Amino acid sequence: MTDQSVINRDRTVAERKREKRDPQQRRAEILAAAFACFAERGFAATRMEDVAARAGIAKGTVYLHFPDKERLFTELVSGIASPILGEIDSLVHNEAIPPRFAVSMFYTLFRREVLETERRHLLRLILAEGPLFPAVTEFYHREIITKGLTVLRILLKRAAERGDLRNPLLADMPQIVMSPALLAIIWTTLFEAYEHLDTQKLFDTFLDTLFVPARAAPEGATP
Amino acid sequence: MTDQSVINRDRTVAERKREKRDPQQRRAEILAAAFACFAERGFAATRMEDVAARAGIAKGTVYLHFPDKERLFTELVSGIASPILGEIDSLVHNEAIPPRFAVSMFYTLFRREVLETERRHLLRLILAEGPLFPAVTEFYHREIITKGLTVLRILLKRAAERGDLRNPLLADMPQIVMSPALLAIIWTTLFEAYEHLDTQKLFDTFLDTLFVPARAAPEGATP
DNA sequence: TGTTATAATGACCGACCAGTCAGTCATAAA
DNA sequence: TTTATGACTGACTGGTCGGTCATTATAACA
Repeated sequence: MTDQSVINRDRTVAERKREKRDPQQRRAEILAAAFACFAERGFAATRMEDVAARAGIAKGTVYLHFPDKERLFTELVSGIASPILGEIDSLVHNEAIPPRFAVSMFYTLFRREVLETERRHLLRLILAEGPLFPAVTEFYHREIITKGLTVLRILLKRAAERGDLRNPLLADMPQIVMSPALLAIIWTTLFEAYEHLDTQKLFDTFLDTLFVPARAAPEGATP
Repeated sequence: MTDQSVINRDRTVAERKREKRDPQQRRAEILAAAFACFAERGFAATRMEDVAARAGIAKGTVYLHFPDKERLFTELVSGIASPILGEIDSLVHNEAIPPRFAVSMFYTLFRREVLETERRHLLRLILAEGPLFPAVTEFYHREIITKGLTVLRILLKRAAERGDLRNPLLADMPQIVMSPALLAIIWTTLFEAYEHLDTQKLFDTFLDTLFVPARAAPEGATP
């Protein structure tokens, strides 16, 4: 017993890997783990140890990459939404795309990229925890909502000028186009267990409500 | 100053009252305080001591009326919504009321009784904390959502038969009528600080989108 | 192989808080 | 006036969890 390290030497099977990683990769792993935890239980109920365990590392390691729990959360929610944006406003720049089709694509994109993925939990998270994190809310309003509304406003104006809208005043209320998407998020994350919502049908019905019925020749509105 | 109330009268400023109350009244006071706290900070961030302080009593007293924090919360959110329901389905039983007017009243009621009161925070609370309290979510789906949708379905069917709907298929998707209300809740509790939303205009525009334009004589749909 | 730099660990600390309970006192009954 | 009641109080407990840091393992390099 001359060597003092003996105390630590005879570790059991449960030994941890203590693997070193590329910092970027480690960071991404932590974010992925945090995403799963926060989406599952919310901000308050998620423990840093849960996140660490899920990432397969020790709690202290998390703090090598993020200063505190709040920053972990805010960086997570700020980082996820951005990729979607790009696709959205490519819809508006191509003027050849009929407005109705563009809005329809908007819904399709939303279904495929948000509703039908784990991202939907994240969106609900922002709604849920928003008031406790004004910075996050402000970010989302500025980066997502404002940009989305701008795109929709342009599309709706174009549609109104072509006589495609059943109610031309819609161009002044782009929020209305967003509302079924919001409903779909809430419903699928809250009530789906009790009553199924057919989101495809929801969006289709809504589109038929916003736009005048399709026509063989979209040019001549009045015969 | 001859009566015994003197003992209670000239207490020093910092002194607590230790006032006895009718249990029902005390209970109501606690619920009111809890409402304010939960609405302001959410479930997790609210301390039982905050609730007690707001009600002007000691923490222990809260536990004389509610077994634990969770029950305080669930009894609170379950108890508040019920009163509104009555008014809603009185709208559907009077067949003389034109459907459009009934839906319009639905929105007006929603604005006056929810959006423009503190109740709006409660509704957001349910959206936010829902997943952590399945019992509450289930209750709301059963008591509020289902009943609301049933009423709307009847109204929309009636409207479709009269030819009032721009898209008759709406009768099969009453959720669509609810969606702007949901948007209004989220917006006013989350984004209002950054960008004002004119909810009156929102609902008016939406009504004009759902229903065919008003006519001098609502009877004859076809001239 | 020995040395150094640093990523990783997890025991530990202290703040926080839900829930408890022994004691207090306003009130009402005797 | 005395006694009994129970609503009310708030210090306390037990447990939880965010965040720290001395120690240890690993990689890179000499």
